Amino acid sequence: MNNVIPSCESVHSHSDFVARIRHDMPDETVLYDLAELYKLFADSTRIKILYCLFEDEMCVCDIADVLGMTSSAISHQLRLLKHSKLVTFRRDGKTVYYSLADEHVRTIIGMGMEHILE
Amino acid sequence: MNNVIPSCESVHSHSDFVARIRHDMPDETVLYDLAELYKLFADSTRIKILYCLFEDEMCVCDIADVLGMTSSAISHQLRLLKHSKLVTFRRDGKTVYYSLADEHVRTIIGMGMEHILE
DNA sequence: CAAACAATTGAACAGTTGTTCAAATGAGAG
DNA sequence: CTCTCATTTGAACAACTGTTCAATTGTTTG
Repeated sequence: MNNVIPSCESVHSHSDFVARIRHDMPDETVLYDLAELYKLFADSTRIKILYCLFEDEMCVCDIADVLGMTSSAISHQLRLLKHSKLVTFRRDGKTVYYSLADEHVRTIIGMGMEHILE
Repeated sequence: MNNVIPSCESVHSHSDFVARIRHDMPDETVLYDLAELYKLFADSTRIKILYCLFEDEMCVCDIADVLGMTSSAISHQLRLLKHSKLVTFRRDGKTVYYSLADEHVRTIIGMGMEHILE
């Protein structure tokens, strides 16, 4: 399980340090989930959709209209956001209104925005 | 530029609302950069690398050793993190030590971690 | 100089992702 | 029921991404 790579460890004798870092690392599953979360923010279409929902709930075709894209493309992305509980929806007749699931999304995007504008 | 899609707008007359949302949307370039930033956190290998650097500066082969991957794979990822100013490095003889460029990275990952563990 | 080693680089490959297109579903109106 | 329209879905496709492999660069040591 260790020593997959014949590294500088043998020369530098960093093995204790390496073992400690490896021990302190969060579980593989947690790190995977964390990456999955960031993936959702790693596409500008999805960020635009979330920005729309910052202001108010919106139906799919209005979002599509704002972004200049097809309802199909938006619906596919909303499906991902819905699946990971970042947005919720309510149906009113033929139209489906989407909104932010909680305020956490706003904070995370605000955080990133703050970083790139510094 | 508008009306790419014959949407529900014509029926619902949401055009004013749509126009306002579109106006309030940040610039395309900003949203693109924001997505690019999140892309860096959207891979568990890169997150693991950053976690290593949370504790201390580390050389490439020790990071590779901790993650059980090749130095080449790690170096490719460090190149991306370096390019976007998330990590810096110093050379000491043959080995190159990488470290976090600033504390912002820690905050962003902490934020995401907080979200998935709630 | 040559040998050894840490790190980097480029090409190639498989795996993933976002959009499009066509078809299907769900709901109101005639 | 049929028609219309908002939305969803699945398949297909191109574009992108992460790892591997081989070759190269940079540095120290003999």
